Amino acid sequence: MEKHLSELNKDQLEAVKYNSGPSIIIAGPGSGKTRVLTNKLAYLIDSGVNPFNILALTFTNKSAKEMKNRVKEMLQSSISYNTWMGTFHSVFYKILRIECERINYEPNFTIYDSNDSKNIIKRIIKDLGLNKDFYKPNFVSYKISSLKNNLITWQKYNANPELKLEDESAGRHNFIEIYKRYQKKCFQNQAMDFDDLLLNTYILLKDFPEILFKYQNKFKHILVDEYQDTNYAQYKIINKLAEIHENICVVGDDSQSIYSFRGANIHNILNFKKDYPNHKMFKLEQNYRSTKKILNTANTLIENNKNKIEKKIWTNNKEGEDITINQSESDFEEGYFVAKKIKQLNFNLNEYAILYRMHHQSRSIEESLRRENIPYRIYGGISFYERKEIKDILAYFKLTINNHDEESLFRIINFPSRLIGKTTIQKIAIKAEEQNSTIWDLLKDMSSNKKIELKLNSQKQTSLIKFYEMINFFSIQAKNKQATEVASQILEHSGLLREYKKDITPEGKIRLKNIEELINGIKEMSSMSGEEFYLSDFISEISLMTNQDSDDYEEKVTLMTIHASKGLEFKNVFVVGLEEGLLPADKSQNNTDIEEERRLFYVAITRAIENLTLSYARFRNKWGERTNSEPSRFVYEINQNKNNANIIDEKYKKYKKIAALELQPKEKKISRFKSTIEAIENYKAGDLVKHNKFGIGKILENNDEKCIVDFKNFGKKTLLLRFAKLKLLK
DNA sequence: ACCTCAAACATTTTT
DNA sequence: TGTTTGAGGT
Repeated sequence: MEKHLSELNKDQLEAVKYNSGPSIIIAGPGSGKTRVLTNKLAYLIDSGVNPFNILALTFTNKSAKEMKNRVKEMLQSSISYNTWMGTFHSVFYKILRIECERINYEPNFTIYDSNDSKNIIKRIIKDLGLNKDFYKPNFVSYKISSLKNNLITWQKYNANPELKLEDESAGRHNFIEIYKRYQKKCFQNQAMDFDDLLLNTYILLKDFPEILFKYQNKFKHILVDEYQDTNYAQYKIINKLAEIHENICVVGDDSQSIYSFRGANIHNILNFKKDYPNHKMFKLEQNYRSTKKILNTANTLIENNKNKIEKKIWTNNKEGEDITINQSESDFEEGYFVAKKIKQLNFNLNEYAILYRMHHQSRSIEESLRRENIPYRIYGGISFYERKEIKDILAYFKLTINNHDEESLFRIINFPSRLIGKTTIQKIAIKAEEQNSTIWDLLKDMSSNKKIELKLNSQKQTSLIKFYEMINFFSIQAKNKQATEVASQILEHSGLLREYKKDITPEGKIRLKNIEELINGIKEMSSMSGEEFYLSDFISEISLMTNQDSDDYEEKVTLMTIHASKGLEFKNVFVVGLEEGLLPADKSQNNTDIEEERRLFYVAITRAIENLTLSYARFRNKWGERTNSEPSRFVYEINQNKNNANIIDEKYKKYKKIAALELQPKEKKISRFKSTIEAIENYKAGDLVKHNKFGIGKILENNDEKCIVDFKNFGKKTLLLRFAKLKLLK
C-alpha cells in the first residue's frame, strides 16, 4: 500500500490522505487525477473503511470500470466490488430500482433515451393541435429537461407565475400542458427519462426520510469525479446524502467545465465552498502529460477566460515540438492533410486522435482516411444499440419486461407486418385516452372478450389479440426462464428473425450479424454473472450503456468530439475545423458561451502528450454549399503570448511563424463579446440588473436561491438566479 | 395499408 | 448534405 502512495507527489499525497471531512480537489488536466482518486479509494479501504460504505461517482461507465480495476489491482483483491461506483445516472437507477415502489413505479420500469422522449413530445404536440413553430419538439424537450435538472416539477412550474410568464409572453401558453402530459405519459408507460432518474431520486430522498437515512448511513464516504460538470439536481442529491457524515470529496477542474448545456453549473464549485465552510482545498497543478509547448499554449488560451479559479499548470516535461497550425483551402483538403501527416509521423495508430466540435465533421476526415487506407474508429454517432435492427429487438424485450412501455409497443406492433396500420393504432390510442386507460389494458380487455366499442373489423381484432397474447406469453416466460432462452424464443416467435433473413442484400446480412452479436452479448453477460440472469437483468444492464463503453483493441486512429475526449490522452492530437461558427459554435454568442467554447478548446489541447496539430479550412461545405469561413478567434489567442506555433499553408507547403498571419478585422468582433456574466454571489442588494423580459430593475434581496428584484415596469418579482439570466448594470 | 417520390427541414456538445 | 414528412397513387 505505502509503496503505491510513495509514487505520488506531495500535493497528491496530501489530497489522498485527507479523509476526515469535506474536501475539494482542483485538478488541472494531466495532473494525475485518476491516480489520486484510485489511491484515495484504496487508502480508504486499506485503512479499514468498509467498501460497502463508499460511493464513487464518475462521469462515464468507462472511467468507473477503469477505477474498479485499478483499485482491485492495488489491493490485490476484489473487495472493492462492494463499492457503488458508476455514473450518477447508473447509481441512481440502482437506488430507484430498489426503492421505486414508494413512488408507484415497478422495479422493471423502462428508461427512455432522448429519442423516446422526443417522440412522445412530438405526439403530444400533435394531439394538442399546437403550432409547430411555437412548439418545436427539440426546444420543448430541452426546456423540460432543464426544468427537471433544476428540480422543477410541472406542479412547481405551474405554481410559479414568473416561470410561466416567460413562456406565455413568448406565446407558449400550452407549454405547461405539454410538460404535464409528458410526465403523465411517462408514468403510465412506467418509464423514466434520463432526467427523471435524477429528479425522482431527489424526490425519494426528500419525501421519505427513512430512505434518506438509509443511504446517508450507507454512504459514509462519497467521492465525486468531474464535479464541474454536475448539475443542480446532482448537486442537491449529493448534498443530501453527505449531510450526516460530511465525508465528501469532490474532484474537478473549472477550466474543463464543458457541459453547461446539460445544466452543469460552474457555481457548484462555489456552492461547495459555502456549504462546507470547514472544507479543505487541494490544488494539483503539476502536469505529467504534455510538453511545455503544449501546456504553454493551453495556458495562454485559458488566460482569456475571466470566470475561473486561479491556478497555473506547469510541467517538468521536455520543451517538445512546435504546435502546428494548418490552413487548408477546404474541409476536403483538411482531411487529406491529416491523413498525410498521420502517415508521415508513423506511430502506432492507437496513438492518434482527431478531435472536432460536431459529429458531422467526421465525414470529410473519414473520406480521406479511407482513401489512404488508415483504419479508424469513431466514438459517438450511431452506437450499436441505436441500430434499427437492434432497437427493434430491444423494443420486444422491453415490452416483454414492461407491458406498459407504449413507445416500444408502437415500434413493434406492426413490425413484422401484422396488418395493423396507422389508423388502427390511432383508433386504439384515442380510445385508451378516452377511458383514461392504456393501450395494453385495452388489448387485454379485448382478448378476454370484454365488449369494447371500437369500429374494427374482426380480422384486425384477431390480429391485435394475437399480438397481445404473444407478448403476454413472452412476459410469462421471462419471469421464469433465463435471458438467453427467452431472447431466442422472442426472435423466433415474433417473426423478427424470419423478417431479417428475407433481406439478402449486403446490408441485410450485416443486420443479421448484428442480431447475432446481440444474442452473443446476452450469452456472455449471462455467463459472466454466474448466477441467474433474466431478460430484465439484461435490459437494465444495457439501458444506460453508451457507445463509448465498448471495447475495441484493434490498431486504429480515434475520431471523436472534443466532449467525448475528456479524460483521455493521446500522443498525437489533431484538432480540426478551428473556424468561427464551428469552434466557437454558431449558437454561442454571449460571453458565457464563448468562455465555455474556450474551455472546450482547452480540453482538446490538453489531450495531447507530444504532438499537437491544429487545423482550419478557408472553405467548408455546409449543407451542400461551399461557404467561406474564418479562422477561429482562439487561433489568434494562442499566439498572443508565445511563438509556439507554426503555420503551414497547405497550398504552398511553406512553413512560417503564425505571427506573419495578419491579426485582421477580427478585433472588432472580439470586443463585442465583452460583457458581464457574474457569479451568483456577485448580485448584491441595491444593484441594478437587466432581465430579458422584465427590463431594468433593482435587487432588493439575494439569498442565492431566490432573488427579489423590483422592476421598473413589472414591480417586484422573485426570480431563481440560476434560471433568470440577469445582467448586472454597472 | 403501404409504397413512392418530392419538398421541407435541420445542424452542438451527452447521460 | 442526408433525413424526415406529407401528398398521391395503388
